[in-house]
Amino acid sequence: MSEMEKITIENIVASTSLAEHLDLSKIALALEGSEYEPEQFPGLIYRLKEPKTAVLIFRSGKVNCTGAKNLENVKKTIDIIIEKLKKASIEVYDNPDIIVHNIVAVYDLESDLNLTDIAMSLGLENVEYEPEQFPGLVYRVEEPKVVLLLFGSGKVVCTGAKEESEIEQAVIKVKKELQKVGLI
Amino acid sequence: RLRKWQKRIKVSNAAERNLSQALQELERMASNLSIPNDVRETAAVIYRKAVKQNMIRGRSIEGVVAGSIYAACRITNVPRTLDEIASVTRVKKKEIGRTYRIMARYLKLNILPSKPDDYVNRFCSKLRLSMEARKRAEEILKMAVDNDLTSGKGPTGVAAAAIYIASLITGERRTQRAIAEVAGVTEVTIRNRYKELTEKLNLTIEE
DNA sequence: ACATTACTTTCGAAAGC
DNA sequence: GCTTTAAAAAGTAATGT
Repeated sequence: MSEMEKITIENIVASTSLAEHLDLSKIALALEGSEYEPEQFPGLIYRLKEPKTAVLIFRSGKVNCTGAKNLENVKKTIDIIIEKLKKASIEVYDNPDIIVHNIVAVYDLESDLNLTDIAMSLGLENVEYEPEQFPGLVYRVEEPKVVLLLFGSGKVVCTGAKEESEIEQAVIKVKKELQKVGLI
Repeated sequence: RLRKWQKRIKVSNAAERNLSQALQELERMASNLSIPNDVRETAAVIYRKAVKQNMIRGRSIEGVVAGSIYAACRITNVPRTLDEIASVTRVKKKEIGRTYRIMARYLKLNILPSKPDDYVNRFCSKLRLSMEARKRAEEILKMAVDNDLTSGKGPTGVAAAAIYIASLITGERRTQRAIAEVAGVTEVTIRNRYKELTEKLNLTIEE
């Protein structure tokens, strides 16, 4: 848990199921400010101000939640949606299981990085560094299976994790690999 | 049995047709970019590898050809910018970059990241700058790399700023606008890189 | 010359084209 | 593959004053 405190979770993507079927046109009227344009996208979009999240509701009853920075806010967001739908006389499940699919976090190695040297040390096969296209070096870690974006400032973005522990594992892993080749 | 033969012949014909079409496209693009023959051959080899690995599925022949040329230029250390490649195709720069990255990984091309000085000769030629200026620009870039001033920065922007400084030093001054045009970056970027290079490397424009 | 907004990259789920 | 959502990193681009 030593590095955990230095990891900042920026976004969580999760999903759940609220019913077998949902009438999105009816929900569009019940949720003020929601966007529903089936021609453009099959899901209904609804944004909450507190917590600041965005929800996608589908006619299959499946619901996605994005933007939350912790699990409590994911739960809070889903509960708020459930309450609003109930008030609009729309039947939905009460305590649906919530599945986390992706967690985006930032970590700071607190050391400037020479991305060209890192690309060669980690192996051009495992890494992608195209400064003409993007300033970050893309490192696909196989275990845990996440993707890290390394920047010249030493900041690291981790995405693809389903659990917070995976972020910590990945961060410790790169840190050790970089220390081993003396690039940190 | 006869059907099977017909099918094989058809597939073979289709494959041959696509290959010759692709190689014609490759020649057309390469000509418009004044790319030398050895680089065109490298690009053709890369394209054939992509075909063998079934990489054209879900992608356009034009996009893969563009990616092959971009990769070949990188391999021979005379990179063209994605904007330059995109200027001779209908394929968008974003798609060419995406295709190139997928090819680099899947075909294990192991291409090193492009460096600012890979662009110096080409940019300086277009600007009709002297050998002295090119030499100066390369010296500045070596200092920049040695001092870790290039991580994450666009190679063309750093090269453009170094060339701008070199042109001032040798008294062959080129405007930021002219350099920005050949390098495919904005004047703002040249100014930002110029500031960083002159400040952190303590460069003076006298001499 | 500045500032602000916007776009580049990574990830995942959803339903449908 | 694409469409839509959110979010960070840092660089570059496009607009705006």
